[in-house]
Amino acid sequence: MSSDTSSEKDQSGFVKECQDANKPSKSVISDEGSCDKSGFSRLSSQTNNKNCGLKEFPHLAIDGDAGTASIVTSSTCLEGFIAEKLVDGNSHFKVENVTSTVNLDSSDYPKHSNFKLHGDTSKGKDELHKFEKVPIGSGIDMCSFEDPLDDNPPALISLGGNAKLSGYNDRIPCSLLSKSRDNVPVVSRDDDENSYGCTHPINTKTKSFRLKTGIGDNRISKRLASNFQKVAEKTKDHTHSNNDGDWKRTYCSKRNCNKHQSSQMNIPFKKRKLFNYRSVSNSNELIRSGGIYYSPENCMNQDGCGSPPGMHKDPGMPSLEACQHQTLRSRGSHVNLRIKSFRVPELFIEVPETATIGSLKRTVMDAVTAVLGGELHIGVFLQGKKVKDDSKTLLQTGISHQNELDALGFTLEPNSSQSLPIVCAAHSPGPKADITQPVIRYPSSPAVIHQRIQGNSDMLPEHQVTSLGSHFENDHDSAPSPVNASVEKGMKDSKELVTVPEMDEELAMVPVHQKSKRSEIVQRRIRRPFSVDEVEALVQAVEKLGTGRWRDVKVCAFDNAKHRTYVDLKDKWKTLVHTARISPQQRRGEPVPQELLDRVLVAHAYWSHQQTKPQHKHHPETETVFSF
DNA sequence: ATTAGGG
DNA sequence: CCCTAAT
Repeated sequence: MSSDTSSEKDQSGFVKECQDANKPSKSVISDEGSCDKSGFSRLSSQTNNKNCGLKEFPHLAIDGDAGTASIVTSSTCLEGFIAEKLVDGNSHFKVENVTSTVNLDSSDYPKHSNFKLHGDTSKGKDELHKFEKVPIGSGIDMCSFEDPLDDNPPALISLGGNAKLSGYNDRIPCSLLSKSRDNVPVVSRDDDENSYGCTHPINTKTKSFRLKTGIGDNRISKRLASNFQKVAEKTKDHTHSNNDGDWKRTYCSKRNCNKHQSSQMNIPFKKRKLFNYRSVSNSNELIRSGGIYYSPENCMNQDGCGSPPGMHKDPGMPSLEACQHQTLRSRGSHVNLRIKSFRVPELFIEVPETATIGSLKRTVMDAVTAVLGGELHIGVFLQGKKVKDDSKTLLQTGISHQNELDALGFTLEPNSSQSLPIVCAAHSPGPKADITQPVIRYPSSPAVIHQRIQGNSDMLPEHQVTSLGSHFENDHDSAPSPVNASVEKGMKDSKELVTVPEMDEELAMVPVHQKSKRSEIVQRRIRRPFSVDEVEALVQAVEKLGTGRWRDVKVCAFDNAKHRTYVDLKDKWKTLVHTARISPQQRRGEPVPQELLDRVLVAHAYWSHQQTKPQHKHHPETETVFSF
């Protein structure tokens, strides 16, 4: 009923500028001063700034392609995840405690840039949630920005509790591989902070965020790969000088690195050990292997060994083995396990060299959150094999036996195609610490990156890293990964020790196509609470346009906020009306000024009335209500 | 593609 | 926010 009502609305008198949104071109509408009245002009801030810093970084490898630099993090470690798990006879795992240990170890890797994620309380609530709810959340070390040109150890990126990414990148020697043709950060998204419009030079269409699995788009936003990339048998010409030559070099060097990296693998913790990394490539899939480590110290230091209910502490127990022995002795008791950290797979980031540090931060943030986002499942490995039967008790499985315990490992398995499998690095310190934990699934979202790499001939399948679910270009709208929800959820799941139906190491490697099905599943967009400014804009637009013209409202007031669809606006209005009607005590989230809520009610009442009796001419008095 | 509403 | 039905 709104199709031809432009004239009617005109008559209302207060629909001045945006009244004919239906017909006028967008530009006309958006240019209307009234729309900017509430400060919207600033909403359309550009994401791309001119201040660029990347190009100044050493070790930057850029291909002639364009202006995008790619940063590859060979692996990401979620350090500081110190969760103690108490296992009872029923195989129920509980995360007893999660401490926040931010571990930033960059000293060893002077050549690499460091990024640190730290909390920023000033951030929007939603934003904060991304990490505050991440169980692993307290601290995350993203290790290694591997330099493709040399085998330097990776730098560490420490991700602290919440949201904001601050980077001190004196240098970003990481692997900067290629540039995209448009100088657009591949991994970019609307900035949450300014939810309004970051105008992305590319792909402004909202619908584009529905990623298609791998269809030729050269701009791959993110690339995630395991740092344990299989050393492909076929080492084809890595020296090709095609656009992806850099990539190839990177991968090649990476391969070499793997062998040496094991010892320095972003594992700040002394006792940590990484065992053989083995990866198997199954057609398109990249498979990784991670080590498992077990921290004996924790046993001691944290009274984990002795404290658990049902266990009598033995102060004299100096090692894990001791603990385990004890466990053995007290059958039917508890098994104390401590997972010290989870390693996140390699991250591939591509940003234009003209990208600002800020965008780089966001990019890294996106990559990290993307990894952490999505549902996570826990996989349990014993002796390198995955334990699938959830019903078995630890005792039955043999986890209570010391020798078995030594080979016990966990993996974080991203459920959605979007996230990468996070390798849980947990190994037992025992003398037999040579167990390899094959990383399970590889999120095969055959994203663009895939295409690109493939297109570049030489890339080995293993190196066809999957992107973070989708290239960010198309993912702007859903860019910020739903870390909080996802991770939170994942943790819940982890408590239950969800076992994925996969078996042998070999089987554990899920072929891409299989996962691709999953990748098709559209992920729920992250929640992005409306800011007061947005509400203000919405209210004003609705006052002008009415409640039945969401498309116009969108164009008028949120044309630059690509992540806000007219449906979103409609929904928001719905909630606003509801919010305005309930008592302030019942309201949640960022409080909306009462003044705005009042306007919401007035506007809503007004337009409802108009709808009821559209034939009726507007009374001059009603206009006064909206005169501002 | 939009709009309206329920979930 | 998502999903669907109806336009």
